[in-house]
Amino acid sequence: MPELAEVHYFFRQWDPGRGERVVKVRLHAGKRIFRDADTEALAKQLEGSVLKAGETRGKQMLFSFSGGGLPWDCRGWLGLHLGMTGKLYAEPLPFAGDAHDHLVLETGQRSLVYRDPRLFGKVLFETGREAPEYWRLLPPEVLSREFSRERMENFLRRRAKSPVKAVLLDQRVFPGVGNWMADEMLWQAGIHPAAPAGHLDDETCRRLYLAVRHVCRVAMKTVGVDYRDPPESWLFAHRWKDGGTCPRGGGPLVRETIGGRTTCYAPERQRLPG
DNA sequence: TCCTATGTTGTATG
DNA sequence: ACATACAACATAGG
Repeated sequence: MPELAEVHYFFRQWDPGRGERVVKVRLHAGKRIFRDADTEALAKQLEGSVLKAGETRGKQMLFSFSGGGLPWDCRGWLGLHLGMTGKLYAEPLPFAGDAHDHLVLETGQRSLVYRDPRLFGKVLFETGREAPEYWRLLPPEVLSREFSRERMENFLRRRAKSPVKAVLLDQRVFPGVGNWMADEMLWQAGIHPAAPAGHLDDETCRRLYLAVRHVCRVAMKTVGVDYRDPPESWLFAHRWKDGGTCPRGGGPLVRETIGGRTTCYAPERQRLPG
């Protein structure tokens, strides 16, 4: 489910826990989401600690804690990825927990919950003075200054033969972009999702770049704030139902598998080059 | 019963 | 080493 803006929305759900002390950590050790985490250390070190801060990068989240079972000069760094079905909640006490609530941080005032039925998400835990190295090495955000047209075009050239849809899903260059956002970007830019990434002309690249930034910006201001849908004029509102029509031009929308993912587009507005 | 699902990753192949 | 394609992961809902 969660892409850039959804991730940010769920991230914010833990805001009420900022500054609160974690009195109890409950987790389902052995579940797939903990495959790269030391759950014993996580539970032992976070108990008694205070949730200090957090941030998101693309689809990734990082929360920091201090005190409790942590070394005096270190912070605990809890990295979360929501996978396909992950969500974060803050629940009032008392909170029993759902079968899929695999990580719950109980503060005196509420439960901070990570829920993930399909277990495609991931939990990481490290201690250190600084944020973990993997975090510092994450690529620049699409909405940052470093995300230049040049950066985007270099990458399109490297993946010249791949369908442009598949390239937009690559988190190393388009962090946060997921299936619906990629379709939205291509539809707004008028590019066929199966077009080889290396064969877009200059003007087309320019439109794509603008659409990539525009979709991220508007999604963050709607979905990212209160989970409100993006504008009705977007493909988003029409893409899920069978027999949908293009909100620009009224032609039919089609769905097919491109780049291994279900892809929705308007053939009338999105022509294959050549 | 069968199909689908807003994601990532390991593996096989060129 | 690099690019590309696809199965696999685990569960729920239509």
